[in-house]
Amino acid sequence: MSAARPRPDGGKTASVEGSKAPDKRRVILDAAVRVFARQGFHACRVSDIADEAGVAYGLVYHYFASKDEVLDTLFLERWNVMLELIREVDAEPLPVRGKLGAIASFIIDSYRHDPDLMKVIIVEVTRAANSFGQTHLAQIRTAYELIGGIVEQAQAEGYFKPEIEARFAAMAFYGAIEQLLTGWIFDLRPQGEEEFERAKWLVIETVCGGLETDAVSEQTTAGNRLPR
Amino acid sequence: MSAARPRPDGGKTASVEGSKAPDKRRVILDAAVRVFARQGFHACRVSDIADEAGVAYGLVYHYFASKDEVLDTLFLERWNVMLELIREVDAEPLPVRGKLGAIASFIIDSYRHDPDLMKVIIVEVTRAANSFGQTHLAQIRTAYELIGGIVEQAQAEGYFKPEIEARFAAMAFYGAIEQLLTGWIFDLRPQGEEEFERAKWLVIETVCGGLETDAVSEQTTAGNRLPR
DNA sequence: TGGGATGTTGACTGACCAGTCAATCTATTC
DNA sequence: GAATAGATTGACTGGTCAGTCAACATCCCA
Repeated sequence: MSAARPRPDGGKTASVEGSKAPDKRRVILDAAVRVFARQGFHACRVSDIADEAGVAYGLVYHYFASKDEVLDTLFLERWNVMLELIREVDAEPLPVRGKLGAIASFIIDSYRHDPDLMKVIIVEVTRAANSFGQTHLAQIRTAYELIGGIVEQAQAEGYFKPEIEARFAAMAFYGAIEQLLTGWIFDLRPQGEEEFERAKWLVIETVCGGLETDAVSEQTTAGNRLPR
Repeated sequence: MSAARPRPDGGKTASVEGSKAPDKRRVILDAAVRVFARQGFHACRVSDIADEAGVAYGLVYHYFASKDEVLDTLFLERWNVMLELIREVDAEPLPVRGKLGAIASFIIDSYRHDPDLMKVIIVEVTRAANSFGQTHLAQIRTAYELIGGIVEQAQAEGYFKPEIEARFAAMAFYGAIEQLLTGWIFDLRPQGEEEFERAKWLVIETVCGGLETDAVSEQTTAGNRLPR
């Protein structure tokens, strides 16, 4: 039994050690999420973060080397929890749909629990890997590889078609989810508890089962093998 | 017969009017693409654009009201060509796979012809709709709606499953493609002529046919209808 | 040929803001 | 209760850069 699968809220509201230490570092990090989500990383000033955290300007630099490092920390914290979850799910004896479903659920629940954080990660980091170090790329690549591994195994077991490259499938899967969150972030899609649950099912059904009805699928697949 | 479907290169290297006018506006725009792709929108200075274009600093402000407007223009130019293509493709009497395939091909060919421009659009605009006006959101929404319409029609004709919401399917489709380009942009996936062609087929096969083998698909679909 | 319109130049300015630092406060230890 | 280490403060600095503007160039039409 999976004793403690990483939770989508990552234990952010720490309650373990009794609210003894105010832990300013955490306060700053949480404030930064709100500020970045509201104003965007480039548009906000470090003083905005300090104000939002109710802390002196200089303290931000006591805990972090730079404005960038604050964003880096936010991203890495979350991404590592996700990587951990993917590894655990992968190790469990589940059917592919179960594994991919668990990953999709985790990401969607992460959004549900902290939309601001996910907004920041997607809008400011995931795409803008431009300005930031290659560290992020490595993390992102790892996720693709783990998911790719799951797909590969499903292919080996005969559940998934062998002709769709596993790495590519992983990308399509993750891309669909990220686009879904982007839709929520920019209010292009309705949100709400039911929507979130429905979305989990939709993602899996779309990626695994495809959009075509089974009747059509049989016809098409026949004359539609790899070109060349 | 579709006399002149919009081309992925959008006629950038204008040759119609004989190379009479140097058209500094165009020169600036093209230079901006290179600079934005290389350094990122926020990290580059307006003087970098002017230098790259071989033009005086002030001239940028003769043609554009602000640095933002340069990026806006780049995005809108390209996005409108895409919208135009989608509309034309939609009007043609093609099977769904043909329509979606044409759209995927267009986007992938756009990347092939001008990777820098697509990089800028995806990295600086598509996600960062944050900082920019709602104009972009409207454009993006339009694309979703057009693609959604194509899916809807396919559902009405019995080619696509009715239980996967058309708007959602459009999102998953576009998300998969955008993620693919992102993979190329950040060197997470191999590039090259064959890769581009293969990718077109892979996208369509994944989204339409799904990852599952037909045998599995039949089983799963039975006990996997909409929840509730 | 002359004069208005439009294109082109680049030095300059005013605002902005990341990051520094010396001073002050608090907790802990012996 | 003195000494040491770490936490916290916020005024200040140095550099950067978007956008302005006045001057100069070129084109076009009457």
